[in-house]
Amino acid sequence: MIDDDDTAPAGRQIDSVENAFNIIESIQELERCGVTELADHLDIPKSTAHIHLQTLRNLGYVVKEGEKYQLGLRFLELGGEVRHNRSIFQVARSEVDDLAGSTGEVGTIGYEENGQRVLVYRTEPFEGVSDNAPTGEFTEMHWTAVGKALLSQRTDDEVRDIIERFGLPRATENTITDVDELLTEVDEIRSRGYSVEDEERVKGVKSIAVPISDDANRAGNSAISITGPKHRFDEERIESELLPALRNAANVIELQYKHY
Amino acid sequence: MIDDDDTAPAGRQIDSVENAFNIIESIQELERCGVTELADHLDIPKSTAHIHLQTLRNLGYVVKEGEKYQLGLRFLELGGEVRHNRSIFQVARSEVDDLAGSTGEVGTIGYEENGQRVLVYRTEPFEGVSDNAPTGEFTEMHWTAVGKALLSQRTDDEVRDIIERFGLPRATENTITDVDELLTEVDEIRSRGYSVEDEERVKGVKSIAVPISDDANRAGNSAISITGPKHRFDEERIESELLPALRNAANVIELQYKHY
DNA sequence: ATCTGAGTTCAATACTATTGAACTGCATCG
DNA sequence: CGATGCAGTTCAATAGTATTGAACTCAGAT
Repeated sequence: MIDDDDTAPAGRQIDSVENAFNIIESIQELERCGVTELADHLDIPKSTAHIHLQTLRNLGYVVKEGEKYQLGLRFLELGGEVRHNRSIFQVARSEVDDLAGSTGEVGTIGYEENGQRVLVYRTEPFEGVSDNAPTGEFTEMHWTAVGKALLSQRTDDEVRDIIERFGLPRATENTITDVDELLTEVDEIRSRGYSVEDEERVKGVKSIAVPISDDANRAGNSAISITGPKHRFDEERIESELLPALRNAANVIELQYKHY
Repeated sequence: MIDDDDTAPAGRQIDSVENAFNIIESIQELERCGVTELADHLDIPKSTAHIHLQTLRNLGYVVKEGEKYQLGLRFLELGGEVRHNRSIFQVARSEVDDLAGSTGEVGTIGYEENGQRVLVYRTEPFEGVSDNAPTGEFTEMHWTAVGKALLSQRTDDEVRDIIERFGLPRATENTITDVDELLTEVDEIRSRGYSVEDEERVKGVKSIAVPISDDANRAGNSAISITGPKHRFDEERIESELLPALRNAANVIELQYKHY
């Protein structure tokens, strides 16, 4: 029997808590909003919106700036702590920093959560590269190097499940939108040990990733990557510089898990 | 009439949502936990803990890794978005990056929320400086340069209110723990336009901050700072280099608000 | 002065969050 | 190998409360 606990249980649940999080997400969407605006957005009575806002404000998770409500920075605090407690972040961070420093490209740590890729950490070798993919971002697996590396750690059935849930939306002409094509590629990644994303999500951007394997599964399902402008990522450089550096970093990380 | 809306309203509120956030905070404290562990920690029935965990898991804010529950990275995502939506972050980030680059010290952006100082952004000129104060951290005002700069934007009565709420805990022998002494210092900061923290929270660390003033109050109450080892922060350097650089950055930021 | 729109308060009701107890499954121990 | 204990899960009953529409306040616009 597979102990795959990843499918949500969906049993009985507490509606008011769900409502509260719907409200939180709506405030975030609207950035800043008033009571009526929020109520209209969610199609709920004003009084309901109001009492929820009061509750969240008492708890410090929502703040009122002038006439508008917005989410409080407590979420920033919580997010930082959540990341801090993930062992993969603790272990891999300095390696990825080094990686970025030595290659001069952006280094990232990615993680699988609920069938999507989460960008746990991102480090830039020099300043000025803008908010390309923000830390904490969730996205589909199929169009990022990290995502495909994560899929390669799963069985074909699990990959199919994930595709079923999120589909294969297209972003560029290179995006893989066919299930079988993706499964074939994932299989290749399994045998060669690394994944490449070539303008599959953003034009002009290329990326290479390797999964972090960890027998005890304390790292969860995670991967590290290097990302940069396509023109700097030719085959020659990938083979001779980027891939060895990535593999070395992955090795160091895996060793730390083994000897912990 | 003062439109100071900062005091929490504390009217009627939704208990199950409060319970949910107590559970969230407990999971964070425990890092990872089981149902019984959580129930014991909060002194609630197992069944209550269980249904809340299911709810939060369905919503994607809690994940189950192996046998243990932990907070999901959705909080990381949310935290990043919350910060991204704060105008002070948008406007001040690059200035603080430059500041850190040119002075070679750590630059930060701080914000007042619910009477405490929040570290919204932190940038390091070189690598390797460890997790001194993590992004998103909330702390009392009186023992940080940013906090004191923020207090200087408030009236004495408001400062008293804040002290009343959080007290003046001591961290080092330099920490200001006397109300009147703090009020005097805050007054000095008002007239000279910058604050200094000299080993008042952490031994060996010194810091200077200037408030960001913004007539339309679109920046909220915020401040920027430079922090570093005390031995590099002598009077001479502060006067001739650090303070001018800080003031310049603050000016640029304020101008952007004016001309927006 | 009136009207409009937003925020807030309130009382009634239907609903549901909470709870203890019972059940399951697993691992450990005798 | 059976018994025991422990963690997680399910369930039905009840007390309690989340939700709701309507009423009220207030500020600004007409």
